[in-house]
Amino acid sequence: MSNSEVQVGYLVKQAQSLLRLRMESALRPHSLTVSQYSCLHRLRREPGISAAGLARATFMTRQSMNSMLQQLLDRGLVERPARPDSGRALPTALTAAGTDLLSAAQAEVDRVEESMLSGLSQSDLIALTRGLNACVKALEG
Amino acid sequence: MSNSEVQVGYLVKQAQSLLRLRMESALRPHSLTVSQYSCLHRLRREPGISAAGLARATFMTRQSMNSMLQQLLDRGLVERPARPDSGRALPTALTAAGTDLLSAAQAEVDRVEESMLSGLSQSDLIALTRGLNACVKALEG
DNA sequence: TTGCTCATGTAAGAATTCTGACATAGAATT
DNA sequence: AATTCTATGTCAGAATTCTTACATGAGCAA
Repeated sequence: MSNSEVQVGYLVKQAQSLLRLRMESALRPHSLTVSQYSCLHRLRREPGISAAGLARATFMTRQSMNSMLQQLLDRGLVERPARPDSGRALPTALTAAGTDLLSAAQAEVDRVEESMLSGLSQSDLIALTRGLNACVKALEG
Repeated sequence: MSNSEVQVGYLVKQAQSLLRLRMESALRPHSLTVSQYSCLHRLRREPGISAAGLARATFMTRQSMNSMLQQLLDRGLVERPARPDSGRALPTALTAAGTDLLSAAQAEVDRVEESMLSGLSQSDLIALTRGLNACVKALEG
């Protein structure tokens, strides 16, 4: 209760920064950055997504995403066709190695998120989720 | 209500990203980045703070903060003594120009935060703040 | 005093991400 | 059919931030 004047925007930034720090620690043994993990995570959820779509889902530019995808390609964690079957979008997907690495990494990341929420009751968690969703919706509009 | 499986960590990141985007738009006319704004904001709250302390408060490294402070010094928005009076820390403070610019910028940033919270009731806001504080506390521990 | 630890400032370089720009493919419009 | 619009991929370069490393000043303990 150091100071109740703290603004919500600052709290969001603080929580996100700390969460990122903990995730980095958890992911370092797997040689993954948070951005790379987010990318792999999204790829499992939405196989065949384009780099531009991936960028939107992970809050980066498509230029940054493409340079990151190149690294993941080099490591054999993801795969893309050489040429698009239609349009310009190159559908990207996880390889078997990527799927395995993601599973191992997610186990640890999930523990980080669990610990973050450890002080919250069921109803607290619902209220937090509702509040954040309302913020997102308002900022999008 | 697209998907209730979304994790809280992702929501935090999404909210923070969108908030940053809106803040960037609001600050661009003032030629300030979000990081610079955060720095000025903290300086008003804690005049005489060191660059390292400023870095901690704004979630950056002290190296990044020092290079940012150099820009703000060049623009005459902040001031630091040439030599420390004691120890190594150089106490930093806002100039009159920095105070004025901050006031003008904050008016617009406050509107962004207001709009973010526009869909929340009083009790929703309290619950959101409580939830975020609990997350921060758990991640710090 | 001496040595140890910690915090701060700083320098050099790498890595990441972004901005601006351009080409291309499909969709939409006229 | 021709044009315009939108989305995607890509290139080049800049800007930001981080990593690693080192020097210095203060506090503390032996």
